[in-house]
Amino acid sequence: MSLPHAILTALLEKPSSGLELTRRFDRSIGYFWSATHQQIYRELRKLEGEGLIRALPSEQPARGQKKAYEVLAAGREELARWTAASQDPKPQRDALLLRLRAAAVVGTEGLEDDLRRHRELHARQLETYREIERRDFPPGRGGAEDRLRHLVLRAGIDLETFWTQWLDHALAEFAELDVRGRE
Amino acid sequence: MSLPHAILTALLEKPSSGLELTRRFDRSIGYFWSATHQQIYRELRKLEGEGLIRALPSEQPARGQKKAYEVLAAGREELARWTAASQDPKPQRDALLLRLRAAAVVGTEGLEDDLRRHRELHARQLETYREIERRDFPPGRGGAEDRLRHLVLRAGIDLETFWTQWLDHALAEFAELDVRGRE
DNA sequence: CCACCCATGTAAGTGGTTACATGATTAG
DNA sequence: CTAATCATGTAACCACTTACATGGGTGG
Repeated sequence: MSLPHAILTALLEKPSSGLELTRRFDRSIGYFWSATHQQIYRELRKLEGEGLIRALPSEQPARGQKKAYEVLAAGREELARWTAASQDPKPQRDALLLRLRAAAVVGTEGLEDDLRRHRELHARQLETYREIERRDFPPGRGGAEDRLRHLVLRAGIDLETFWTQWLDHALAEFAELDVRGRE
Repeated sequence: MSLPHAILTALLEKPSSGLELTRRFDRSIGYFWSATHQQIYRELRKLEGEGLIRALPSEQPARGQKKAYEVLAAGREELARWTAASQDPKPQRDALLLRLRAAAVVGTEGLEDDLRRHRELHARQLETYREIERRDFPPGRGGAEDRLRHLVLRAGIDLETFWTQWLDHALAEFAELDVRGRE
């Protein structure tokens, strides 16, 4: 039950239409809560029905016409309530770790290439995050909002750093297993 | 599409009944691919229907009677195929990071307690992983299977280490924001 | 006027969660 | 005999994914 709250956050940062939201999810919020345009449109209608957001009155609401939304007071309250509410962490699900465990039983044949590919994907994401950090969070520190957003970005940077390092470690292990295997 | 493969892996490690699998998911495989007993029973029947596993012939198949399964050759092949197949990483979804970003807009009121709670949960999980490491992977290194399984465990240890450290960092930041706020 | 992109939407299917049901076995 | 627990199962629901549809505007 987090997508509506992701959308409320994005709309509070800046009122937007569905497609604008979709793009911002691709670049920013989506780094830790991804969503497709189908999900976003559905949820926007639901939030409007619940009275948490409203369409900006400006224009004609025809199909194919841009429709921007803003958050109402009830929406801001709901977001504050959700943010403060105690929530248990979701159980983990990571397919790559599962595949490695499977490989311990059925063999590592073919896995190494994909590990290498994942390493590159994580390295690229890490570089993206670092660019955002250079651009948006220069050394002289800003206000409370900036510091919180920087904290979130640091989590992304540290997570991608972890994955690239761990995958390097895994690939080194694979190389050694190969050598032993050929002996 | 990973739950069937998680089950195949677990059954190859040791043929088991549904409930035994459920318990093992709670302790081990579930650390990176969680599943409830309902999911597991449903999937076991599906895998049996597809001819990837079979019920061990021993006993009467009545309701309330234990029924153990083992993996057939076709199941092992399917697992090997899946393990080697290239797969894209799933888009991230982390509610805690989302809440922090929301807090940058609606305020941090009430969040700190839950951050502290999460920190303790991650610290506890880290301790659990470390105990497993001491018990199952003593310094003198074992064969290829053990090294792969150890690699997976290391990912768990490093991830929980990251989270505890990041949450410490976040809590320190909160403490500082509080001081500034009161000035 | 045609191809392409913008913007919003529908529909079907999958995987996971939550709540509940039921028979068998065991401890007190 | 009863309550608790073991073991398996059903059903409803919800979030997300994937594939497709449709109207409006714009450039060649």
